[in-house]
Amino acid sequence: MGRQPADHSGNDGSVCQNRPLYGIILSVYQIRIFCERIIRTSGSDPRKQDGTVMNHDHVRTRFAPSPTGFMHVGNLRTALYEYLIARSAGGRFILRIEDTDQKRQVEGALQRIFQTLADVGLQHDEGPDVGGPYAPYVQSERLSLYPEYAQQLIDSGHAYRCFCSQERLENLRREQEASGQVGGGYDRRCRDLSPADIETRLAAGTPFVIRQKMPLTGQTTFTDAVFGQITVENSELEDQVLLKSDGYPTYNFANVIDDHTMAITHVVRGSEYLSSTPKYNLLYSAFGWQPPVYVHLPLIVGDDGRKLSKRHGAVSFSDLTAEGYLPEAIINYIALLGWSPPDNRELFTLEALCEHFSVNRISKSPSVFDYQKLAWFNGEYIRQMTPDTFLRFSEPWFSQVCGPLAPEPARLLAELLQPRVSRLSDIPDMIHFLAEAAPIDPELYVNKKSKSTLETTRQILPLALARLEALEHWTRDDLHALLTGMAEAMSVKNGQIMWPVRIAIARQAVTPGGAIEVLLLLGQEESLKRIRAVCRFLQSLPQAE
RNA sequence: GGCCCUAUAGUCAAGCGGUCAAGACGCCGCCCUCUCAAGGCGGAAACAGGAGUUCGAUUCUCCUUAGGGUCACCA
Repeated sequence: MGRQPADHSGNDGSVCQNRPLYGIILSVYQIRIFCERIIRTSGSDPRKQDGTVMNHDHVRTRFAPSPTGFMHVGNLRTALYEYLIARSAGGRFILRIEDTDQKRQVEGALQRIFQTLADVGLQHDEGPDVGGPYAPYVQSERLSLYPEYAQQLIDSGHAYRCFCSQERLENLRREQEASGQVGGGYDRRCRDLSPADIETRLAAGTPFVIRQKMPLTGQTTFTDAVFGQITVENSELEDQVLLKSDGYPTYNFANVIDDHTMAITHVVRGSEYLSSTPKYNLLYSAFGWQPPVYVHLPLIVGDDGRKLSKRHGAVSFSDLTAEGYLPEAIINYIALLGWSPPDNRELFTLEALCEHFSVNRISKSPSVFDYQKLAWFNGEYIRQMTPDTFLRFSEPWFSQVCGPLAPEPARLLAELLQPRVSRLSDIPDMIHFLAEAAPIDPELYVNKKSKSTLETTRQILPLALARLEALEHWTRDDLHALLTGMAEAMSVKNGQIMWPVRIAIARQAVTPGGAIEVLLLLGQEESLKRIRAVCRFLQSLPQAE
């Protein structure tokens, strides 16, 4: 038990000398890798009866995004589950940046990743910004590692140099397509080159990649923590590229090396990796390493059943927050996309998730991202806020319509909005009428439930106007007394008074708050102005019989 | 197309041989009510199809069908 420091690299900084190609990209790293000895239960099923993951003391998961400047909710959910698996087992959550594709670098992407994780509260224990015992945590800074391991594989007969040009590969693919077969894969021409052949090409400086030598027969089986046992024929496996001609590792290779050297115990990722996992396992066994526990997650799809992408709407964390969704709501919602608790609970803080999460309740079937349900969660979180908190969150949204408000009206507005808002971004539309009076629409004064008609309005509104003009204190209580007093005096329902007044000042059927609230928000001057305009308008109308 | 995976209401989902097949979102209705919300109550709505195993299949097995994923010097 416990940690056993072990020098895994054997790297004395001289690796590059015999291989000029790598010399360019290598700086001298003295890497000492401490590897935890991972003790596993003997059974092939990594799940325990109670659904907890094993190795409570040593669980290490990693989130390994590539810096594309875009945090897809699918990735975010993966990060979340990785975090939860680690935390619920008292383990560690690591952030690693996978930037081996030089063509896809995006400026500021790293910051975006840090910020997003911070916003949602997924705090990592090790990573490029916080360091850790397995540094560096950025693949482009670990470049010296990969050729070393690739060479090891060549030496042991599990990999080979492939000198085929990209052109030849393209032609090959085109021919395969022409003959009707899709995805025929590399034809393994360089798999059995003679040593002399290889020497000649190396001497000539022919660029090469290093490919994994897949077994031609037999089958490979692995057990996934959610999908169970999966077996594929080795003949289906392509001799995939491990090291590109520029000396960079492919994702597939770097992943295995990094996960192992960083002592990652649980590899959590989307199910799109399911079919390439056997290749990973073959790599592990080629090195003689213990493969990690695999936890493949069902896909998050759009309402058309395909992988969620931009054409489905807002799919990145920043898109979602820009639309007024709260980080807590997003986390809560995506936690439930593909996982469910044993009871019917739906509202979970991150902390609660840590407590209740278990990998054996992760489902296998893909789930549709439902914006309506997200909005419901968002509304729940909004309603849970204290009035002050909600005021702070909503103020920027309503002041963009109303301008800066005095404390009292701002508090009132927030109070009215809080139970009615599901996304903060809905606020401007809801209160636009406060800033600008819409044209008068006589039809709006007709409402059956309030027993309001054009005729009653024509009678009542001028009366109400007169009284409101005379009102000394424009307060909730006085307005209420005035309006309900009128109804009582006239022996009509409150609605028959309230309706025309509210419509006259709001000019729309639906408003947050009733007549009194809208009167308060608008203030005496503006309210009277709008009512007068309506009275004038009604008088200009031809009298009904 | 090969390989892999998946299949309970529109959506998320519980179920792990015997249930009137939960719950939530959404939808509809009622209550509350000065509109709309919020809140309360109620309603409609599902085991893809076919064989087999079994006294008994939503549940186990097989086939079919339908969806999805994957087949790069991308991650």
